[in-house]
Amino acid sequence: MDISNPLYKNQGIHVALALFTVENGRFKVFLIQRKNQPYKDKWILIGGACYNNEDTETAMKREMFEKTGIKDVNFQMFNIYSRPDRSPVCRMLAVAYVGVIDCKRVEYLRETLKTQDADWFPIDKIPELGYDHTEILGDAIEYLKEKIFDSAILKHLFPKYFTLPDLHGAYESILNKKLDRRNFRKRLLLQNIIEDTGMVQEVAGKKTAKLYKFL
Amino acid sequence: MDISNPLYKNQGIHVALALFTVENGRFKVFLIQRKNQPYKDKWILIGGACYNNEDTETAMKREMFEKTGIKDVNFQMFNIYSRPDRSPVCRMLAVAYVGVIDCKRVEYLRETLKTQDADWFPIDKIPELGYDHTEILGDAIEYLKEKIFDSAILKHLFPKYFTLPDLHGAYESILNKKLDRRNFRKRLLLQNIIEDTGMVQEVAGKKTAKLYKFL
DNA sequence: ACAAAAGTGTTGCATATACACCCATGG
DNA sequence: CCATGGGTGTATATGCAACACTTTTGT
Repeated sequence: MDISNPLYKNQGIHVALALFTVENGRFKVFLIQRKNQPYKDKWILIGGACYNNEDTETAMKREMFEKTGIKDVNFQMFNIYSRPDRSPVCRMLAVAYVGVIDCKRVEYLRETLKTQDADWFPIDKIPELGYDHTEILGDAIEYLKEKIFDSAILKHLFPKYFTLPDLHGAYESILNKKLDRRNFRKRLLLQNIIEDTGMVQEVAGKKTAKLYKFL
Repeated sequence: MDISNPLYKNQGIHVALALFTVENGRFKVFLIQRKNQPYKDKWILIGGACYNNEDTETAMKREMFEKTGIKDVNFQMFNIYSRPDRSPVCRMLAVAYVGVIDCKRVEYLRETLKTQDADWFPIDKIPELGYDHTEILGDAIEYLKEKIFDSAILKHLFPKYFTLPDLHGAYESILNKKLDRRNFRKRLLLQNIIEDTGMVQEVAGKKTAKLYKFL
């Protein structure tokens, strides 16, 4: 392996994270706005270089922490992007992850060294993104919809204990369709994704709701 | 992106292919033996650098053609491997694919510039592999077993037309367990993976068998 | 006639879907 | 007493698993 061979020198490994939340019943994605060229002023997904002492998962966690201050996230790799011209800077492969968190926990910085702004965008109001991130975001949404019933990928969207109506609303927002309440509860309980804690939440003006937790 | 930054310079993008076949009822993988350091004399999976004008799928197809002379393969990406120390040469990410072909079509070269030998190994007689390829091969087998009923990943294991007993035997070899003939046929037909062609194969000493094709 | 290979159908079980009424609370 | 929100059960359909006998052919 001759690293100076022009056929394959100057390659870079990046990670990209499609970070989602549900806020007030709206499904949203976290974007940052670039300060410099290329794609100056364009919005893009969280991401960055994978350092030489990190595997891509570690790099993803570091990026996540740098950009949002959050460490405990469930994210899953769903694809790679390797078109030779996908970055104008150099030949760059991106390993793409999807994750879902509670947006209230993000103390995001509106301006950093490389970004001038950061915000949550409703999924139906996404601006044109830089690089190939529009494609990555689309794939991430597909993947999330596919996996939402197969794993605890929403684990960090809510506090430790949550009510079933809250969770139900989140699923409906992400899948963008109505789900039957009874079947929804049965499915998550039977597949051992959530568990009844025996506790209830009392909210003025409403019937008490049972509290559940993820397993 | 400063490509000379020591944090992330000298990165490489590789592809690895776990190429399987079933021959005489035995599930096998194609391995090549390295001629040079590192891992001199060790057996490894097919693989190599992704060039700067290729995406990883193109690189995979090129490697496949260089090493086996075959172009039409169904392969699927199943994971990436990014541990910083996985190659002693330089920081190297591998994008791993799995594929299945008819071994009779491979006109493999026993010696090339970088390899001194190449052969098919029964899955229960795999030598110790170089790099992290033992791990990659294990993951590839898992993935193949998971996906074998969901896609036409075996499409190139047989000629255009094949009998159901042949296909049945291949599934049993790969999954390493018995499958009920009746349920097997129903499943593949109902899921529109294969189709009855109306033709039959006549073999001396046997009852005629229907010929099927992949959809 | 029998041994070897290929063809075929039914039943039960588990999982997913469709669907409607009761209860608690605050106004 | 009614509107809102939360809780619950049953009946049907669909997908998967278990299971045994008949037909053809060559010896």
